[in-house]
Amino acid sequence: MTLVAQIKCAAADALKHLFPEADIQLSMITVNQTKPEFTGDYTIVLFPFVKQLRQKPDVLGNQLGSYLVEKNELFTEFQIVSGFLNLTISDSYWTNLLVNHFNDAHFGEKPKQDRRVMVEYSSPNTNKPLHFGHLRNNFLGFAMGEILKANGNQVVKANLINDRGIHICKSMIAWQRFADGATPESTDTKGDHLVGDYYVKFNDILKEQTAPIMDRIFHGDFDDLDAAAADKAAKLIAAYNKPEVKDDKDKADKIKGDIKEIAQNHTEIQLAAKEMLRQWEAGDLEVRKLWETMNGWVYQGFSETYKRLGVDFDKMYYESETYLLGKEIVVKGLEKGVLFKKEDGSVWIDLTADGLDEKLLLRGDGTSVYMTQDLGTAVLKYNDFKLNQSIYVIADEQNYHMQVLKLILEKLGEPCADGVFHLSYGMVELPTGRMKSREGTVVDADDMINEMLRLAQEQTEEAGKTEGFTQEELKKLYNTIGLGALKFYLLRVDPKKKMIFDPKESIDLHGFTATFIQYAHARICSILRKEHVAVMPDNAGFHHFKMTAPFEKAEKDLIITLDQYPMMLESAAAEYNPSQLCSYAFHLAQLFNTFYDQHSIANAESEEKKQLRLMLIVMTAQILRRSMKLCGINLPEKM
RNA sequence: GGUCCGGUAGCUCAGUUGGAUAGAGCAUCAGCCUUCUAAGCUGAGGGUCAUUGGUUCGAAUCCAAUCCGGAUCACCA
Repeated sequence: MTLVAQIKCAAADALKHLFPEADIQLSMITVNQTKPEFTGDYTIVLFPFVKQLRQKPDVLGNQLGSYLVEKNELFTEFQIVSGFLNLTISDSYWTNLLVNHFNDAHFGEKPKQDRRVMVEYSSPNTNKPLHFGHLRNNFLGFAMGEILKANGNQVVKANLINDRGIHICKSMIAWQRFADGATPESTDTKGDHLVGDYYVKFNDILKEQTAPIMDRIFHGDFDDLDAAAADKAAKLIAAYNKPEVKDDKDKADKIKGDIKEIAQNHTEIQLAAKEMLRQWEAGDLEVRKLWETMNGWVYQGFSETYKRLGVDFDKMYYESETYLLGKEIVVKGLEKGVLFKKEDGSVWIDLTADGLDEKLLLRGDGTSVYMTQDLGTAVLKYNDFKLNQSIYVIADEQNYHMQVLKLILEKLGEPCADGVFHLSYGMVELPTGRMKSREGTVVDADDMINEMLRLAQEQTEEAGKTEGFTQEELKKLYNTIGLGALKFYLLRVDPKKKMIFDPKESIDLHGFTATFIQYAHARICSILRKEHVAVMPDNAGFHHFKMTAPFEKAEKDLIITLDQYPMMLESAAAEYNPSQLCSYAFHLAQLFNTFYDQHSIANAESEEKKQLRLMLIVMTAQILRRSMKLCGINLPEKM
């Protein structure tokens, strides 16, 4: 039981004893850490009881405080300040915590339970390299997996690779036409980047081919279009030429966009990509072979990047293998009457009663849409691992899609429905707006990693901290610092919030950063080295510890925060929010730095203080290390 | 237009069930290295918590309305 929970229980018992007729619920008791300007460790708010107990806050506080200090050895002192009961926790609680847990490698973690959770994250398309936005997804997914593990869950980290579809055909078409047989080897280019280059090339050509068609459409020439499109285009042009639309820039842009889409769909190269997709689905050998080759290049590139990022997966799903799933589920849904068929043969679900729209599940020609295959993979995942929960780490632009997915699964009575959970995160944007891979305005993931390593090296050299390291060690150190900074930067904010990243301003290595935490850890390790104490020492020399001198303020602040770690770890899992661990670790490092500045460990006033402080810093280092590790961030012993 | 999310210091963000004078970091200014790593520490300035009303002992937090920003509402994925 956490200390806060113990205080609540003690207070509830006390109130029950002091006011037998009263009905005090545990949930009415608010316990906070005491503000620094007051004496005490934790504070009970008295106001909620005033009315029911018909006591003035101060009188009530006196009764409650006296009772607690007298009857419960957890408390040694109390003070009342305007409606708040400030309690001082006995030193023995703190010293017990230290002696029992200062070298506990899994402090705050829960034993493994029979609860299976899948975290699906990363889930890239195979037509282009990973960008900055994917990094947020990868770090978030990895961290959540680790945090859930530390809370006792059995976690399967999964990656659903979107390896088929029109996007990869675009890269393939452009490669066929313009690459002249180029391979990653022949061009010395990372495979995912090579394929991505041809995706960009495709879009360049598409743009070139779209312009004249659009031009002709605006001149009333619809010869490029098929009959249906020509009809639609004519209507759009008519609407566009209305005076009230011409004056409204938003409306005009919208129509222009629709016309552009029509034009794009009738370019030669777009039609070629569509034809290639048809050939792929028909199993055309040559197309399949090229597809396999180019995907192979991309996987090679991805696996390098994943390795550098330090993320991993227990299970890979490939869309080419799962995109046909889901049809059976739809057929069953039709039989059950949950779904309905329209005249053209397309299958829909009516969600209007739930405040949503009708949603298409099978096209008129019987082919699947995105939702169909997601239904299928949801069931597949559930059957593969008997999941209690299935987490999808997906950007918030898909909130609606995920809401609909869960709802449809529920309506179909699929047992996996309950466990579906969308871990929705905000997109990473540039100061100029969203990143668009088609327009090449993305911040590339590999470039970003390189930039961070460069920054780590530059700042380490500037600070003159390279002495005593081999080249090999330095390389590792820059990696630890650079990647740590990158991960922390992306994990330190609430996942739900979108974030703006300005590439011109490089990521800082000071202040609220991983570097700050790494530095505190390195300082601790340095002290331990000089004192010949292991980073994780055994109990010998500490288990007879007896404290006679009172805590210094900085010591107390540190130990109170160490004691809160289990609560933080649980909360990070419950809220699906690794940023809580980042804030916590930073705060802990801050408290350590203050403590370090004020008190000497090696030359402590007494042997007793030295022992106390060694336990304090060992435990601090351990929790810093562990909490950051769960976020995928390593802490060096020297920097 | 419907639905959902967001608006806190110049900037980036904390602030979980309502609790004390709203906190960090960056940036600015002023101090601190002969002593365990100054990538650090101490201090100062900086706020109409978008606006208005409501609920109550008490509201950044809950409710309502309004304003602003974003996402989404495809026989795309």
